[in-house]
Amino acid sequence: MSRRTSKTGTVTVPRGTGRGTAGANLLALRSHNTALVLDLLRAAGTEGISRLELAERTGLTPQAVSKITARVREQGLAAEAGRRASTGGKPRTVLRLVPEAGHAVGVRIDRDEVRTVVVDLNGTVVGERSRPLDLGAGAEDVVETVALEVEGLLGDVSGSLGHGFLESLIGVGIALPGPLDHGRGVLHRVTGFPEWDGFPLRDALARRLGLPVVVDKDTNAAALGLSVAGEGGSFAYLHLGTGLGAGLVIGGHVHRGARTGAGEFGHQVIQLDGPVCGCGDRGCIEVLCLTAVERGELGEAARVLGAGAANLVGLLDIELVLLGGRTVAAAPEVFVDGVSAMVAARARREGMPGGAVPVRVAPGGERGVAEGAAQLLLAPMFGRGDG
Amino acid sequence: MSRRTSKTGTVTVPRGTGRGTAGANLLALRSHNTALVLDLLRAAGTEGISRLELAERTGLTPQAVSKITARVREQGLAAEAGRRASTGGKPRTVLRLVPEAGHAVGVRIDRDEVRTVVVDLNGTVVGERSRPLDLGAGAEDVVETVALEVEGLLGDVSGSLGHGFLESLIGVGIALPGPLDHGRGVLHRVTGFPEWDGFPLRDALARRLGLPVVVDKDTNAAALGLSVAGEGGSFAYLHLGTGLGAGLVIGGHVHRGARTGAGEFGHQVIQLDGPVCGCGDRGCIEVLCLTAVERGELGEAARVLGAGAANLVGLLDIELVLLGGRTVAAAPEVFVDGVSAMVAARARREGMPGGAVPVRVAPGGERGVAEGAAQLLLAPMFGRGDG
DNA sequence: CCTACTTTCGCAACGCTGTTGCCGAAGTGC
DNA sequence: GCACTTCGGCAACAGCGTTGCGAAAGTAGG
Repeated sequence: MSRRTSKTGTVTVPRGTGRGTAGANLLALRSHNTALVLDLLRAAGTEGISRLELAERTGLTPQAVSKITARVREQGLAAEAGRRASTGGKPRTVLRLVPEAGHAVGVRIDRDEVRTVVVDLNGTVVGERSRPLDLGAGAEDVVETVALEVEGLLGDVSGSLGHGFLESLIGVGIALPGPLDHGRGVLHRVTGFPEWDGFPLRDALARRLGLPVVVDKDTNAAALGLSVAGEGGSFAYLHLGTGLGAGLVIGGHVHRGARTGAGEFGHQVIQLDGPVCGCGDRGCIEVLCLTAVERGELGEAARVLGAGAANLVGLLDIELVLLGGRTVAAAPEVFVDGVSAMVAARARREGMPGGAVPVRVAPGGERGVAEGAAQLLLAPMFGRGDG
Repeated sequence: MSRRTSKTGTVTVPRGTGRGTAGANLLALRSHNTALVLDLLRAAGTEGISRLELAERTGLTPQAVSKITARVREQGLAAEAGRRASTGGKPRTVLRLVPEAGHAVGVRIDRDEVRTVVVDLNGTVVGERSRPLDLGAGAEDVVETVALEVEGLLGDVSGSLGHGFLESLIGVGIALPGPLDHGRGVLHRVTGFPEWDGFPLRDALARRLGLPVVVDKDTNAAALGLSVAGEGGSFAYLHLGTGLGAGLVIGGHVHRGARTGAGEFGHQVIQLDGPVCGCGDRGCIEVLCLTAVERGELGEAARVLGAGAANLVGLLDIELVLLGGRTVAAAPEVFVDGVSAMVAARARREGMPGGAVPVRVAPGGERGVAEGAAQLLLAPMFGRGDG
């Protein structure tokens, strides 16, 4: 019973040298449509979805969907699961993702802690652990600590799941703060720890673990996790914790920009010649917001955050703003109301049809970043990779 | 000699109902690859490009490129044009776009003027005219005026080109300021002229002219024109004239957002509780920048503009900032230097590898918007449409 | 229970895509 | 003049989604 045969998840798209979008061949076509179907299967969750519904949603013919689902079932990624009620004829057969067919590890590296999760294809957490971490201990020590943590968790989960769990492993996703190169998996720097400058984290961990590794900013991972969890097509995730950053999802894809630098929300200047920020500039949202929090003026902090959010909504015309991070979690209503008010005021002034963009607290909480990191590995399989 | 046979340019992609990305069939595959090849042919301009180069750039096999180019040549869209120097074997045959195979009309409607151009597939302007316009004359009068202007220009060009020019016409692109719905071609409102609220400009003009019509914001049209002209993959076009707006190009595609609202740059707040803007908010870039211009403090205007540009660069991690509009044209060095300084300062503080994002004056000048409007019709043919 | 009807879904043939193997065409270099 | 290199078309091919059709599996009515 071969599950997850070779080509699924690793789209073999021909890549042109340098710039210029890539041409598509039949393999790419198949990968694309298969990923689409898998994505809909995942979104359907335990409820499942029928072939004809898949056909309607994708625009493919029912026959094409049948062929695709047959292949996917043969690979063990999906299975039939009951039937719908009849509407006067043969009832539709419900298909469901087989979550155990694939697993990914997600790691969140923070300044003082590392949290590791294992999720299945549905994104359900099947294993979790965490421990303190000292980023200042040096790159090699941290890599070793993280590797041991991952291996420990894999051992635990393997013990409880057994039966080819290790073979179902797709890889490890790492989320951490600070600027980095997502494409090459290299950290630019970690604030306060110059020894990390330019460290090739992805390759170091991949070599040590013998697994594919993907590295991304924590806000991007969180945004990806929220996107997978079903949070619409275009939204911004604003994270307010020790710092202030954003993850942007545009059209179902995480927008990282050419150098993984997108989402630099905290140092958006909204107060020209304002108070000096840690970055050296003046009037950044981060310094205004965080000093207001320190002074206990949460309403003012929310107002400042809301001004930045309104700027962002106007620039990108996104459909939703999600708030997260420890500071928000401490007083969710204050921030949601404050940001909402600013965004709504802008919408009212501009008279956009459809009204103001909704503002909510991001579900998932602190574990969301690690889960999103795991999704970095699952994303290509469901057509959410990069492009 | 049938040029531009049915399916080219009108990609018949199956569309799923509602959300959910669309599945792709063989027709979509062919359209995609054909568009890719046509885009490269266009980019190659009069210099041309060989089949093997096309294969390298697209990642397709040489044989696939041969088939595609054969089809394209049969349709009259491309032709052979000389050969390269030999490198020890048979020299490569150079292919070139046949610009006369397709034409599009571009119209820029401004508060006091309408400017109309006709461009060929290369984007070369083959006809142009303009006349004063009073937006307050009412929607129907303006539609009639624009229609007459288009028909007049088509008559002129048809006289000079003759030979199936009218058959080569693809459609008419309209660029105008103010919020609108690009997808449905409906204006939301035109500042100062309430009678335009909700006017279905696209359908009205399409019915009147009997040609396909596409409507977009002027800044988006300008950005599209710049993108086609070869200005990189991700950039922002900032237009400073009677107002202040932006057009965003991300990954070679104009980013309009869900409601064509993206690029609302002018009402980005960068001075909390600052001076009141016409929009009702306080401290918008537009009011700060334009009042500085009025006071003759161009350096300050450039600094304000630069602060907003730096915010934008940080949020989206774009690769280039282009400046345009009458105010910029009046003192280009001041604005380029001022904005450059702000963007560079931000880049230095963040220590992004690759250095600061370049800032330049957008080429093309005032005619660029109308040319970009024409590109709205050509874009789908070259794979630059929406998605 | 049987028949008629509706609806789902797979089999088989098909058209079309890009791919592969091969060979002629068109140059260079000795 | 010959060997070699490189380009690019012809033909056969595998694989994609599509179409036509029929079996399977229900409901509705007698």
